[in-house]
Amino acid sequence: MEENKQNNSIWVIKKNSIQHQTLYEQISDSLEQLIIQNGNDLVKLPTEYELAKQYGVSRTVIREALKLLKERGLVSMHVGDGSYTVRPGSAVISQTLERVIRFNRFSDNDITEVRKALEINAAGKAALLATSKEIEEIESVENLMEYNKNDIEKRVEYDCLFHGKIAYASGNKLLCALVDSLMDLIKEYIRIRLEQSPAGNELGIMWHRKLIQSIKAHDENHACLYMRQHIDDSLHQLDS
Amino acid sequence: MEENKQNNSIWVIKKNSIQHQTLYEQISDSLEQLIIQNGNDLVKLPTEYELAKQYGVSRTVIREALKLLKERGLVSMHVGDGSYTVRPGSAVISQTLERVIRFNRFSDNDITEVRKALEINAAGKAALLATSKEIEEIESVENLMEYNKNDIEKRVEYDCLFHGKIAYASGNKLLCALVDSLMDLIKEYIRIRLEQSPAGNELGIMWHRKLIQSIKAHDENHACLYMRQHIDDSLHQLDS
DNA sequence: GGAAATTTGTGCGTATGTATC
DNA sequence: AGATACATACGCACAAATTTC
Repeated sequence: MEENKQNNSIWVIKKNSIQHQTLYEQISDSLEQLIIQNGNDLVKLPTEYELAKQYGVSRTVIREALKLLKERGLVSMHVGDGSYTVRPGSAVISQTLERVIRFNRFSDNDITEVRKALEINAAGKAALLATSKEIEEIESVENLMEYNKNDIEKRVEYDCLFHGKIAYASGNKLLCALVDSLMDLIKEYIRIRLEQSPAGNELGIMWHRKLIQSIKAHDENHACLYMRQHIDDSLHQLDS
Repeated sequence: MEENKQNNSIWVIKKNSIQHQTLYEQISDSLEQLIIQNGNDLVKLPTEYELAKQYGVSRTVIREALKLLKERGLVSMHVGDGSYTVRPGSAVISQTLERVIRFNRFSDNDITEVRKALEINAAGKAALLATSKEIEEIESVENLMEYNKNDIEKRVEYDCLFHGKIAYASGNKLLCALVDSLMDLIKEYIRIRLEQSPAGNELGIMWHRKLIQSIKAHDENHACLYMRQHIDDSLHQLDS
């Protein structure tokens, strides 16, 4: 029954050597193409048994292929229910970044530098492009942050959301995804900073307000400047 | 023989609901911890059979766990040989970014904007921090690019390498990883741009030379300025 | 250079959890 | 609420490929 297995195998030229691509790799790539082409979110996939029949392979192969796609953030699997397509968001980026950063021991300083480069850009673009609705949202998040300024958990959550909303208002979706990822990564770091120097609480609020003012005034230069100083502050607080 | 399967299952509280964590997820997390703690690269893992025996589960579960780690860029598997630990580099970041970008249809414009923010920062830092050895490398890559300026494949390759070397000279490893990833993503885009407007070839070389001069002179402001104009150029060439 | 040992790849059956009627 | 159907989770056996002697 397995003498046609050779037919399922393909050989690809890769880096000056012939290399075998396994079945589950072929099928996960094939499924990824279909999922991307479909584009829609939360589409129920055929059952593993069904897919196995369609591709002419065992369910094991299908399972391993689906596992890869799950890890790539493209599908979710549920026992007794089935598998569904998922739109990969910034979560998979931040998970990947976190792993690479952990493994290669990148410093908080490096992360903050990158964050600064991206967020200064985001603030400037937000000042130019933010709609009144987006500005409203930024303000309301800021109000929530100030209201919860003594509850460190909530304070940090709204702080990150504030920066995320500004990135969103920049209109650049990649910028937004990256900022979200980095904020996710340095949440812990922000929490520690606030616990160590409570004065940073009021200072952060001041910069946030100035930022909102310059975005409202569509003042790109000041938005960039305040964002730079705001993030520089957090770096210096750690040093001291 | 399987009545102790319940013992292997654990239940974790997650997002206000009890959720089952599957065996392969537990084991992949466990193995990831071990790999990260070990830290060293290219360590040979025990065989799947061995791991199965150690964890008291079937080889299928071990395989699925290893598949996850492989997809995370932490291990590589070889038939007839074994599995080895791998240090996740910028490749996994660019793959992840590519997927998210494709699926969410981010524009070339957005990507270039982010690239600009990061690379301007990198150029400025490189001007401040580049060692003479790093400057030498940047120059030699630039010479290779100019020498191969009529071979589009090589020209693009060395172009990307040039930008990568500058990011490396910035001393910020995260910045370097992200720039590498983005260069990987827009290689195709650079190639198309060069084919459409050959004049961009000489223009690019000019900016590269100015960049090298300002880095040599440790002139942060001009390095930033030239990088900004260099990348702006490539955007405008597409528009026209 | 070939045969044996080793290791990963694939196929299939059973157990378990979930949704539905 | 309970029983049944169904889909995924897990375990075992064999095939294929690579290394080693």
